[in-house]
Amino acid sequence: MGRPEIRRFFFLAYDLARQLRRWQEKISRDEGLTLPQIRALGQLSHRDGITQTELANLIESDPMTVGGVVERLEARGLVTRCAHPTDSRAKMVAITDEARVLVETFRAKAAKFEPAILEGISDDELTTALSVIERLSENLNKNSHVFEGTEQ
Amino acid sequence: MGRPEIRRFFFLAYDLARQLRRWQEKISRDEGLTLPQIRALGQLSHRDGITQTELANLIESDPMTVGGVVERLEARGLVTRCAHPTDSRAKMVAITDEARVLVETFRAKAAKFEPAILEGISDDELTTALSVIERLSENLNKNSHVFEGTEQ
DNA sequence: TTGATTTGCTATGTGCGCATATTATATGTG
DNA sequence: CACATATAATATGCGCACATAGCAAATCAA
Repeated sequence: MGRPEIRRFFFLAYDLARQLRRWQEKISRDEGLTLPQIRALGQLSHRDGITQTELANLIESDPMTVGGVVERLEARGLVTRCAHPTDSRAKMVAITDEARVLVETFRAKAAKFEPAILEGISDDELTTALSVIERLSENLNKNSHVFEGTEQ
Repeated sequence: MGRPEIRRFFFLAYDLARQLRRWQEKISRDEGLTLPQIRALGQLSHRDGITQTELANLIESDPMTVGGVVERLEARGLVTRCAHPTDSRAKMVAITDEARVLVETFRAKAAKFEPAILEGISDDELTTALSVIERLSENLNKNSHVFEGTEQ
């Protein structure tokens, strides 16, 4: 039967993610960046030179989608791609200085609105919510292979 | 400055939503339904005949996107569209009996995997997380008009 | 009633998410 | 070495998210 409000929880979690995206895209529109682009640049900003597949894992995406994101970022000069030293299939992606500035600008703008978004939420509640989200994520990841083939 | 882990919280919330979508799409693939379609049908299943704009609000989407979703659902005979009694611009959308069965099938399958996904999470933690998500959503919604025009 | 504004839906275009399939390279095994 | 399998990236295709723009009907105001 499950817990009573769990369906509602899943529904609202998905809604929240969409609102978060809208918010973050709004404040990064001046820089012409989408959320996946910001997420990619954010990861690259403290990891120097990783493959597209590694990047895909970091932002919970997949190699194909990341391929497109990186391609657009490269076209704008926000990342560079060069050959992997030992694996000639792979490409190393690195963030440019120009993009580092954009990432910092984004983070500063986002931080400005955080108090309004977090209004009425205590540190303890936020910590609990974060922990729950982490464990749900882990459980989903751990069981992802099980969810297939429910048809008999 | 903001709270320490808040950026991480936003990041993980978005990741969780993507994993939730993957999970739900996996278990509804046998029925050939996407998550937006399931979400739309789920709302329609306990609301008899609403306009597309109302539906868009219910699933935290927008009229354009919902237009496409409803169009595909109509083509498969899962919803019907008819004229609004008093407003000749609007169209009333209603779920068909065939689709009700799919919604129930989906809910049953989803419920089957919930224990594995909720493993290690207490009722209290889940309640707190749900409440935090609701308030974040409200705050984002309330302030959405403020986030524009950060460029001076 | 006339005119202005709002509202319900649709058209078009870009980017993302992800499924399937393909190519090229890497790696493990006999 | 030859072979099978695994892996990095890409091509193609469909659906969704959402921005801008447009039309037609409803609503409000003068």
